Amino acid sequence: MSVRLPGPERRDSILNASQRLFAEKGYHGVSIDEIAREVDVSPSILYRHFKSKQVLYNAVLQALSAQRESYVQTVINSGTSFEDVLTGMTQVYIKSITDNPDLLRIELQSLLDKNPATSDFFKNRWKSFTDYIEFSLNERLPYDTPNREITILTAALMFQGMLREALLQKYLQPEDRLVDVSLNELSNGLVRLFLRAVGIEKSRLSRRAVISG
Amino acid sequence: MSVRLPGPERRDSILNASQRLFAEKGYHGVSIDEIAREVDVSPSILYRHFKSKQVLYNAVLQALSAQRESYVQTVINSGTSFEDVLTGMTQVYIKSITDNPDLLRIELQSLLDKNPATSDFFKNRWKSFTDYIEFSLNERLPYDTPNREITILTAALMFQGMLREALLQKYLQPEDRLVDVSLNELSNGLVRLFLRAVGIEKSRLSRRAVISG
DNA sequence: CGTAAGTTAGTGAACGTTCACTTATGTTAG
DNA sequence: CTAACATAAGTGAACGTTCACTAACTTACG
Repeated sequence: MSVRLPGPERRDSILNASQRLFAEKGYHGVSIDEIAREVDVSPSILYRHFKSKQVLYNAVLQALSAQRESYVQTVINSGTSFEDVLTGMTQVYIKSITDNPDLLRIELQSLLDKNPATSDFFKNRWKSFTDYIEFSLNERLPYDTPNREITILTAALMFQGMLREALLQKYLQPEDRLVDVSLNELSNGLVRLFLRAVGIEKSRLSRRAVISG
Repeated sequence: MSVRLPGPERRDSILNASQRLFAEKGYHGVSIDEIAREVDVSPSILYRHFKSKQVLYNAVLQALSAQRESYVQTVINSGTSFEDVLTGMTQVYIKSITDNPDLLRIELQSLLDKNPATSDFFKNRWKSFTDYIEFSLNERLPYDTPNREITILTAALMFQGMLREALLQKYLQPEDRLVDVSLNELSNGLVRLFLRAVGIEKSRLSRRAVISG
């Protein structure tokens, strides 16, 4: 018999193992038996805590969402310049993926999933980012900017895309050409390019972007 | 009994159905029986043409790779300006996804797949893009550009990321905020932003970017 | 002792795959 | 022209395994 744990702890241990396995192989690629083996418990225990495989999967997503906390909101509320907030948000996102690369894989999987509950998970992860960028650019871009509205929309998209791409390369294709570039360099480079794209010069006075750890 | 087809035609009909289903639900999400039902043939027929499910899946990827042709190379060889080639490549990529959105889903799935043969499929789809961008920027950026090497690397990444993101939003999250923006606008907007990011002004003389169809 | 955590031993269905067999078609000899 | 044959296309049932899931029983602990 396996070590006997109080309910909530067992539940957490199941969630942890499930997260790892689902991230690695996707929903259909993982069986209940495999998770149970990983947790070192019999399969029926999983049904004591989650009434079906789908419910377990949803619980994994929900746990990830909750864990995300209000980091982004905190950065925004810190009230510094657009450049600094952008850098801060980028670092928050990078850090969350660095701490838990499973997030990146599950984010992609939820993007491919038709299940609305699942793809909502993906949308919410990015909404505050793009909302902030659109809002800020709307305030900062001169009104006579050509293609103003679409530039704003596109810029938010660009930021989201380039940031995710950088992390994909680093964490999902690690043998690639970016091996020698640190995430710090990458992050700073991306923000620098992005600011130039939208016509904002990064002030030399703002603190350098450095990720702790 | 179903309509009797010559070998190669049956093989193609299997590949077509498989591509659609694999794109929609992923490798583990589709069963041999389901494909057979779609093709209107008994499951064992699939094993006459492909010796296993995995071999069938690989054949789907290979067919997609071949179909891609040398569009990109053609655009590059047309020998116009960097801006025009970039616009051309963007349109080629957008068109390939527009013609066959399955490509986008399978590209993402192959990114998540640990199988090396599969993830190579993904890499090759983008290599000529990023190679061209890195090569061109290396020729065009002044040697005293600050952070020169990393800017070049990051820029190529940025282009790839923002382009894929645009298509993800359009095809995988169609109810989103980009519904009112045409792919043409999106594409032009992205290229415009990208050129500004790397410090290249799009010449007003170059032909407008328009996707036919 | 009661309850909650865990096990054992299953269920039927679906999985990928194979097998022995049947049917259609194209070629060729009488 | 057709009967005979070879070959290729297709069938359907069954294989062993794994799937998600359940019921009945046992054990540990406050």
